[in-house]
Amino acid sequence: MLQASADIDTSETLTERQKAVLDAALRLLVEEGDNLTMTAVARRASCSKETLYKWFGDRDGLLTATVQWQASKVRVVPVDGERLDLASLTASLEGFAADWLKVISSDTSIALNRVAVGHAGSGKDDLGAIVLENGRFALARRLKPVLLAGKQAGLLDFTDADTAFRSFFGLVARDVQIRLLLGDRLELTEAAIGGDAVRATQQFLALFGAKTGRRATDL
Amino acid sequence: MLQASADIDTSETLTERQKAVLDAALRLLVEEGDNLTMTAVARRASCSKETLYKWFGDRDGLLTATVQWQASKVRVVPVDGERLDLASLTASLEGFAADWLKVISSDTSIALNRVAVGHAGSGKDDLGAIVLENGRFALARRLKPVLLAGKQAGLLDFTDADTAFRSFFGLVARDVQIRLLLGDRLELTEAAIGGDAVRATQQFLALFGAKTGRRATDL
DNA sequence: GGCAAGCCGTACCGTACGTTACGGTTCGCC
DNA sequence: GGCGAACCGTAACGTACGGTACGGCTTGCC
Repeated sequence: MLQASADIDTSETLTERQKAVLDAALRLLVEEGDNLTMTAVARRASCSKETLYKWFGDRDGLLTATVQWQASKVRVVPVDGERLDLASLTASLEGFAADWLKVISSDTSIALNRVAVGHAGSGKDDLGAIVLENGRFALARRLKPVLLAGKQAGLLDFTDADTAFRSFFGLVARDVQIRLLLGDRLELTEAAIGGDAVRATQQFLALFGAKTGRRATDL
Repeated sequence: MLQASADIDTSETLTERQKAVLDAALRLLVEEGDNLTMTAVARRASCSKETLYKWFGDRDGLLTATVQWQASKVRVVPVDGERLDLASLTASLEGFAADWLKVISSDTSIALNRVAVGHAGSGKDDLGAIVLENGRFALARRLKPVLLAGKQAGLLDFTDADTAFRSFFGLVARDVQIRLLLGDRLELTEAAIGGDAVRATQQFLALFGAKTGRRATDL
């Protein structure tokens, strides 16, 4: 399984200057992909290579710090346990779907996932685990309480929350992420994302909504 | 959009020896990831580096040739336009789902997608386009006739075949591919794949089946 | 002012690897 | 047998880049 320590919060121990350096590395990563050099980072951040090595150890350390820094920036607000009716549940699901689509189609997410996927091949570090922990698994942790509350309120019907979540995930993301990672041009306008979010939510409710009586077997 | 020339068949112009070399490169790619060296390929294939460069130009040429070679190996049989009832449609969909899960969870697919994703970052070659063309888009080309036939036979109800396909794709793949690419251990036994295939098919039929009368809006 | 710490800029080193060059061997053909 | 083409094995070259060292500058402290 994944390292439990992958999502420890390191953003507190960073000085402002260090954050600025990591931001520079992040921008460079988005522009150049994984073939960014230490020299390039130093030049972009207007710092010396010696400082980079003193702060982050080596290249992999810089990369992991960059990934964790970005992860710490998207730390999310826990969803409030509001009173749940079908409308608010639908709105909540649509919000999650739109947020997720916005994330996975963003330049930084694509760049970060690219380097993490590349590094997962030669398992030196656990960039993949970090990305996964702060991406897909963080989404699950945020969404599951909503699903459980929906079930509690009699709005949803499923036996395994994880299975339900993964179906929702599939209906939302479909082939978007893999196509973007593989370099397919895929314009996701704000409107298209909104449309996809309501479509995915409607489909999910059709499959797991309790009201309709009939539903697909959820295993 | 994607290069139309990405799926030209090069498997005919290759000698047996060349195919053997590419097989060696493929095995090495699965084992070592993207950091395979020309020397390693030459040693594994028992050929000289001079030959590698004469045949494939440079390292990128060897990589693209390897990817295309693997792609040409999984060229599929077109689905036969059999008489369609619900049982045969269900079986066909389950077959597609199981096949796809088997493919994306295979070691070679993971390795190939990893290098393609990595190369998509620094857009020197179009490995990503090749993988996409022979993976996700090939699947769509094979599946769409089945969906259309299902609609024709009054078994399915949708307005846009592409949208229906992408929902099917999402229900089948869910988070499997991205998790595997990011290095998450995810045991997919034969039985689990079979179970997922029927689950995804049932969910798809629940959403797009025509018999039930009620269905989710498909856009 | 003197000084130490932290950092910038840059020059430098070592190495891995892509690419090329070359001698030796096999094989088909005359 | 003689010959050329294709190819193997390996040595050699060039370079890019990770990592280190060092001189100069600023800043805070005595």
